[in-house]
Amino acid sequence: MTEADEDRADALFHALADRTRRDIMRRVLAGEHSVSTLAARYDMSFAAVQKHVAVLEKAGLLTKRRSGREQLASGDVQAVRSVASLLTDLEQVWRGRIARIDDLIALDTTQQANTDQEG
Amino acid sequence: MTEADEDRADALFHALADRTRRDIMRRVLAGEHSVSTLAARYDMSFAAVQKHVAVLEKAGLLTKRRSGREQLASGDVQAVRSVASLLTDLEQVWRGRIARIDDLIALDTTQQANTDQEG
DNA sequence: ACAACGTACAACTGATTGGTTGTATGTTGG
DNA sequence: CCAACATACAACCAATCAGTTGTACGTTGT
Repeated sequence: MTEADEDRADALFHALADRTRRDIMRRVLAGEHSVSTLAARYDMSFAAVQKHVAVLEKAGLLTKRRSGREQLASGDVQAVRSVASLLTDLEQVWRGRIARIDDLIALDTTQQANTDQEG
Repeated sequence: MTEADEDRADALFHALADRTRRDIMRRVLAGEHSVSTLAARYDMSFAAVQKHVAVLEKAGLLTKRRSGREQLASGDVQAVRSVASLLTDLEQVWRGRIARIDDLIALDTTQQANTDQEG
């Protein structure tokens, strides 16, 4: 509803709108991984992967924890669920449309019943 | 899994990563709207809104139907659900992580039980 | 101590995005 | 017929994006 919520939704969907980032999410939801461990899996520079991780972190989809010289990334399943709930909100809008159509049908059959009585 | 699936996921998340487009989705999930009716609601040019509708259409989130000189847009709730299912797939990865942790704990308590027996 | 490792960050590039205006095409109502 | 309407589409612009390379800095193991 609020502006900040829309900003957050923008960030969440944008973060997930990239296959490398979705793949990173799969890995960090499965378990903690250092940025360099992640970077080793992709055919791009370390810095590029680091940027992807930063996008996911800013969106709140993962958190980082220092362990010595490594930065361990871990996926936040609650953030993933919050995106899912944005979609169920959308689906609820659709349910409202169906309910309204049902009401119209109900109203129409009532009118028909009245017409039947009159006839 | 496949390349085409990733392309589709990219398009779906990207389409939803814009507040104007999410708002358009709310309207067209609630009922059919012509492009100009939609455009009237936003503080931007008709062409801009038309582009947003095109992005949503290419992603498969809405369909258009001609009615005389108007183009009526309607939201596709199944496409919205398909995005939600991508997220539950992600959540399943996380559940696997938890299951593995549980296994480790179970293994550990078994070892402790053995140690208790030995002691 | 120091070399190798893991990370952070800045600067740059080409591609894409979200917006604009302008023009062309089809549709409708009087 | 024709004016108003609804749409489509191209060209353009500023901003953002995804990638690169280079540099700097803290950490670790020998």
